[in-house]
Amino acid sequence: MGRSPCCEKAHTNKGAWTKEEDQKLIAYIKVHGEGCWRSLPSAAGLLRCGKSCRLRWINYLRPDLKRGNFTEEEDALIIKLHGLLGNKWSLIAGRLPGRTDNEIKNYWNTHIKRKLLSRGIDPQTHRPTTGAATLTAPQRQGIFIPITVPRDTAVSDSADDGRMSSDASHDEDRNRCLDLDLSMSLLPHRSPKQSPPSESPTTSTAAATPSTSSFTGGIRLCCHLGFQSCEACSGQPIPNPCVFRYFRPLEEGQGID
DNA sequence: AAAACGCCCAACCGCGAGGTC
DNA sequence: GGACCTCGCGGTTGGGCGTTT
Repeated sequence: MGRSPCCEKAHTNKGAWTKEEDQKLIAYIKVHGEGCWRSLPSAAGLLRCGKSCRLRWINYLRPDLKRGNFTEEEDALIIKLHGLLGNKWSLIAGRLPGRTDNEIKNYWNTHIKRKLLSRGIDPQTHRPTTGAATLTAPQRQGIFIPITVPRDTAVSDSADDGRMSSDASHDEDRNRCLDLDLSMSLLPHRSPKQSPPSESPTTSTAAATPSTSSFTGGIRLCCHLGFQSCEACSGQPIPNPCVFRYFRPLEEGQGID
């Protein structure tokens, strides 16, 4: 059928945004909120396509953006999350409040990739570039990589797209450190029919969906991010609410021997 | 001082998913 | 069920800027 262009290219500006354009976009979104990107440019008096406006807002103008250099903790978190999720920059960004997928993607390509390569680690597979193709028994059965990051820069415990709430009730926890342990293990696979409809195939809060249903066979890979405890992969209900699980069913031919 | 080079990052492009008619 | 539309994502590009020669 042929894809329709996202906008009338002949009548739109391209390239760098001017301050005036930024101000128009900010002013419009302040009044009307985000969304309806298709109609936003004309409504806001901008000669841009909606896509361009959305990108500009998300990557540059949003008030909750952090800006500035990445911290060592963010570095480590990005590497761990990339190991789990691959190039799913939006998912990774969802776990880094104030950072955008574009920013993380750029940072990965310009800094972290090089850093990993210099350490002899393949940035795609997260394995040593020389040899070491086979996993040890502990690696096969569960990889446990604890790292510690300040709570403020760590994963969210709510479903608000990964952004931390600044609830005053959490103030006493402000200085508490998060033990961001990532672990992987193999679990019996529950058939899709039995999955709760709300459970995302990528990430979900385990506390919201305790594993009480039966398993019917097969294997699935479970990864979790959480505070201290490591029971997420035991197949038992998880009492700790600050735990994230990433389920990825093994593809055909990926079974264990 | 200026040309060449390399890096960084904002922005663009194409595609897929999901929704609506 | 399929055509069309909108949105969001990941890959890529190119211009600006700092560093090196």
